[in-house]
Amino acid sequence: MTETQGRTPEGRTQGERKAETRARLVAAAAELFARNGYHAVSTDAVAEAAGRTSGAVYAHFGGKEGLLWALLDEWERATAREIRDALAATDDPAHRVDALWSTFVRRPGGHGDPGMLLEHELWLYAARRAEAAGALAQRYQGARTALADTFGAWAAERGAHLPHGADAAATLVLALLLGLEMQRRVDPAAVPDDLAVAGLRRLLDEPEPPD
Amino acid sequence: MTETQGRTPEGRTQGERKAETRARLVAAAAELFARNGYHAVSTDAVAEAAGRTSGAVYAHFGGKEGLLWALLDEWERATAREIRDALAATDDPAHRVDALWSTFVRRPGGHGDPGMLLEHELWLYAARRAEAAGALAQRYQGARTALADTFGAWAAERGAHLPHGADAAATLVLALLLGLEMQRRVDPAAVPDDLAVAGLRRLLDEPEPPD
DNA sequence: GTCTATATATAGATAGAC
DNA sequence: GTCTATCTATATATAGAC
Repeated sequence: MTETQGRTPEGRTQGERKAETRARLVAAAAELFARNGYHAVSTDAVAEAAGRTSGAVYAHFGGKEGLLWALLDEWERATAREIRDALAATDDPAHRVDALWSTFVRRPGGHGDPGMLLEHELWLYAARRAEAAGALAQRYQGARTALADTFGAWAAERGAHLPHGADAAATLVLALLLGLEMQRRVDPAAVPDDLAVAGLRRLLDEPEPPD
Repeated sequence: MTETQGRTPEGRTQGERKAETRARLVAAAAELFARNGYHAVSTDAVAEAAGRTSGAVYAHFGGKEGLLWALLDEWERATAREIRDALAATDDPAHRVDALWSTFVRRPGGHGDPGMLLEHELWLYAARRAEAAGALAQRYQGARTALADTFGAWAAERGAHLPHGADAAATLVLALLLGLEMQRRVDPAAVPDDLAVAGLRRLLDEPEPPD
């Protein structure tokens, strides 16, 4: 239990090294799975990208599939907060719907926005395995709750209320965001920003700006 | 050029057998790719399901990837007409939006509705290969055009016009349909039918029924 | 936990007979 | 066009040393 026990040659504890290995494997898998697809990426490729060997994947996650589950967990926690934070940063009522759209479209991820591809990768995986569907359902629920909180506040600020409640509005808005992104990805011209924003405003009862 | 030339032992022409082989391979691939995923399905598995051997896949499509392209072509033609026909069959203005939703949700396909999974499979494929994006873009465009025709007619019938034009409405409606289906697949309770219909009506300026 | 080495399975693809 | 047989590459996974 003392600090001198269990140290690696580099002077770090085994616990630190373990945590780092896990984090590196998850990060490598997220990028590779998103970019090339789950099935197209080998365990060796993930391990190599993380500076480890495939044995580490089995030690930490029990196999390739365990890695995908870990990814799902990771993103589940992160996404709801990410959306809420992005929306909380925009107070101007006339442009907050624009902010919602641009935040969603210009997502982080670095290499050509693999985030949305991973999202669909996970969805396909969950749609085919009943055990995974629940985990993804929680993930979507988290996103909807974060959106609903925000939309409820927007409506209250106007002294109004959403037609079918904030949760319902969140479901519809999330759906519109997902579906517009799908079309935009293969045909950007088909989904101009102003059309997307107009659609979102319509679902949210947000007034058109004076322009 | 005579009928006696090129006959198989079963008494059919080689052309007939060729066409049948192609059709069987495409049908088998559609089902297997949708159910298990493109990468998880082997060329041998497709050929076997079609009552042929893997050599036939290479003779007809040049390989596994060619099969996926053929699928894409096939569905591109079929889907636009399918949607248009389903909508044309419903004349009652009060329930046509319900018909739109239920047609979309209760799709054909047989084995647990693999159609939507194939849709996402193709999307992921196209999102990663620029050469395929154009083909998928055409597919979506066809669906949008079919929807826009219908929505334009609905609006004209009311003596009104869609807020941003029929094409824009079709884009938004298609997006909402896709996004609602995504959420519904992993969590059916999160997307009740009446919420979906209410959202669609909102995008289409269709009045709520008297109830 | 991590590594090397390896077992085992199966993938996509091709050659050549029919 | 279709078949059998086969080549080659690579996958997932494990055993055992460190």
